[in-house]
Amino acid sequence: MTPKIVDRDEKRLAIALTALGLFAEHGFEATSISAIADAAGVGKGTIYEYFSSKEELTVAAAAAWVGSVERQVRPLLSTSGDPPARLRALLGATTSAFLENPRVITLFLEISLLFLKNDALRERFHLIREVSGPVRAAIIEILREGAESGTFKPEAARDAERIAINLVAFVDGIGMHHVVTPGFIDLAAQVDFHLDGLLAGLLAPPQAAAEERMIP
Amino acid sequence: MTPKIVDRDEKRLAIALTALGLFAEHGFEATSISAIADAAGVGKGTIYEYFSSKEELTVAAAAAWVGSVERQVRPLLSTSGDPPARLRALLGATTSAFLENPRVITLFLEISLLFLKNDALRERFHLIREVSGPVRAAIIEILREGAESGTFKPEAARDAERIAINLVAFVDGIGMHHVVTPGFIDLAAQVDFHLDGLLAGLLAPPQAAAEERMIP
Amino acid sequence: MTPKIVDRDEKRLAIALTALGLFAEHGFEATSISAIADAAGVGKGTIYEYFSSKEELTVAAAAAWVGSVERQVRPLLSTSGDPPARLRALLGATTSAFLENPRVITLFLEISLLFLKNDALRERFHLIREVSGPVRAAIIEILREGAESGTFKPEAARDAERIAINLVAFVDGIGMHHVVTPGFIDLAAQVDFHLDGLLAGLLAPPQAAAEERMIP
Amino acid sequence: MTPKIVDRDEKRLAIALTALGLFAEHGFEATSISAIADAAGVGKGTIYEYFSSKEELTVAAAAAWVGSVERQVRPLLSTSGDPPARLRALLGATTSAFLENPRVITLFLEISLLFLKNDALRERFHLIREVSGPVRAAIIEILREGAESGTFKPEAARDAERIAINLVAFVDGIGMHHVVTPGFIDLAAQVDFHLDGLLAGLLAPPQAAAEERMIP
DNA sequence: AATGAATGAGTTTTCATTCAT
DNA sequence: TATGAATGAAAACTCATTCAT
Repeated sequence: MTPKIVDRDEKRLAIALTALGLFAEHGFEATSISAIADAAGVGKGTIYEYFSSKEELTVAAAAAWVGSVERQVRPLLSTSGDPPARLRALLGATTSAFLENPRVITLFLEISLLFLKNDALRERFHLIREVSGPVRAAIIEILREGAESGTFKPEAARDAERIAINLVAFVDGIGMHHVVTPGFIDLAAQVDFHLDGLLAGLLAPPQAAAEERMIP
Repeated sequence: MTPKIVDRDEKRLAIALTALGLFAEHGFEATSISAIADAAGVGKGTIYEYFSSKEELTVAAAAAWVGSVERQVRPLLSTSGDPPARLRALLGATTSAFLENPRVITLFLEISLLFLKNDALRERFHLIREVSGPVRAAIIEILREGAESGTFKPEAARDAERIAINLVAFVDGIGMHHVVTPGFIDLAAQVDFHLDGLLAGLLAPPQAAAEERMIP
Repeated sequence: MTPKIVDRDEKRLAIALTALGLFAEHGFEATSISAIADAAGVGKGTIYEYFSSKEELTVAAAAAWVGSVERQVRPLLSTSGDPPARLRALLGATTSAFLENPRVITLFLEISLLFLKNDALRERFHLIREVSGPVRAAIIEILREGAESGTFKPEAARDAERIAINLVAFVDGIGMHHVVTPGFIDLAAQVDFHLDGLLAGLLAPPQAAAEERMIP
Repeated sequence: MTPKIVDRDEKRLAIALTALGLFAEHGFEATSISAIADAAGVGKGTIYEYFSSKEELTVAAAAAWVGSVERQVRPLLSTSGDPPARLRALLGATTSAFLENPRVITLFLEISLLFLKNDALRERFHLIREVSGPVRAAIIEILREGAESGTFKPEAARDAERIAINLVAFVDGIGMHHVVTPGFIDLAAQVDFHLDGLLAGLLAPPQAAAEERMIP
């Protein structure tokens, strides 16, 4: 009367994660359902019990990826310290993620391409925006707090969104170049250098001004 | 006396370029040898007279792409005007290339992924470096000339290479995000904004004026 | 004391009838056990509690069909009126069955083919004979009564069986053509026309009248 | 410069005919492309060089069947003798075709079902009409000539079309019943019996009338 | 040198059937 | 008894590659 009890959601996620790993390693088109089934330790038909098509599975894998990125990023968002340090910590974490696992970039590219080439997918899912979203939000928050506390110029708050978009784009771009031209780019150094320039432009001029306001 | 050889190379290139177009439009895996042969107006078997495999053809197509990018970029390198204007012109051209033909990014991603996933290819070919090389070189040249002429701070020359690497990375990154999240990013505005910040840090302070003010 | 058995048979029949409906709608090969289970409101595994295989279920469905046809035909067999009118009523009913629900023919063809192609099935089941049997029997009865009452020639009784076989064959044939060439055949008119010819040959010459005229 | 020379049309037809045989034997759905390829002595892929899909192949096979039926029927259309004899010859030939190769009916049913269930096919092809067409046309011609020569009543010409439609339907119907209920129906006898009745109704009354007209 | 006919390995997907619960 | 999760065989179809001409 009670059939085999299985946590379908859990299994679905497990298969999606298995698929995600293979996708990252070999690419979407190069990863067959057979290979996924083997890697997941289930029969080919079982995949179709949980996903109606390879595309469906792909979407689920991408979603799982977004989720895992979010989970990784979340602790970084509430770093303590002064705003510049928090900014460095945030980007430093992203950078070391790239350094430790270059597949992240491959996967990002794969998924981007997949969504680029498939209009239907793109509408279902604003993937890239979702992945970058939390990081961008954290950057914006840091900028605003920095401006409020007087560490950053007021422009840091005003332009927070544009700065954040560009910063995330830069990190992805340099990460991509790093992965694609192995050995050519000193990723950490380049990111640091970029941040130096950015912070130089953002930091409020020597406290003189602040003190002056305080003195009278 | 060896007209056949010229013929062969020409035809090889023609086929590679045809393939490149189809790759850009449909992606690598989605482009069949049949389709390439049809588009190139030759027989399927003929492809194999010129390329030993699809991979060989793919490499040739990628090489052709690098060549065509170089050819497109070259006229931009010798822009005239003051250094900041030349920098804006150079990046502006790249930006509008992205805006006018988003497939450039797709192709870039496709080829990057291809090389990322295939170690043998990566060693044969330092693709990204080659593609970005000319732009990077031009940026470096502008920075050095700007420093020399006093428009830019001396650091512009000293850090020219790092600045160039980061700038190219940023442009590719923001271009990628732009293509992948259609409608979300105002590409030209973001690039402009980035340049504003960069130039603010690079421009030499109006020393004359400052000194003058100090003297009295 | 054996209520379970009644229950089982009832459920078996219910599943078979559900299957029959799907078979009629989509064909045998296009109807999956899953679909049948869903439509019947039972689990997939339950089907196999009642039928050892899809073939077994198919046979049961065909049997159910025979039964339902018999049930539909039975009231028509005892029509009242003079024999020609009863004949017209009987065929008219069959004809309108075709007209109202062309799937009847599809189902008939499907089942016929199934049995044609499967020798084992054919031996187990003399399907067509069973389905057509009641109609044929009714026709024979009408013919015999008509001959007895003098409405029909004596040959009507003598040839009753052959006439009935041919008549049923004709109706099925014209029905099949009607369904298969939509819009080409005016089914009712053609059946009427056929009956006109048949009755013309069967009706006894107005002997009474003739004799009466002769007597005086 | 000249590739392998093959008569594509010939090979296409050969494959279609091979397929037709398998379809007749096992049914459409039960016949796989693999089986067809094996039976045709070619590789699986080769089938797709000649037909873009199984459906395409099916249509071609059906067309081939129509063609072969027409070729078989054509010599029968110009039989000599008096109209009743010609009618008997025509139906006799069809009947023996059923008797000699019951698969004809199976094939007819298969193809009918296929077209019945597939709206797209039905529109592409008025199959049944085309198959029956020549026979129907021949019947009509015989009826008209018979009426003209005075062998048949004038009604034979007037109702020629309706008679032909019904006659073909009857033959298909009795053939179907014959095949589906093996051993139950004496096909030839039933067809003869039907023709007896039909001719009894069609034949012009004793030449008296015709002679009378001639005498004056 | 050029071609396209031929092919089979491999892809995604379906589904009757089994079986642990 | 009832269930649905699991499965692998088999289906239609694709395509890089080979090879006879």
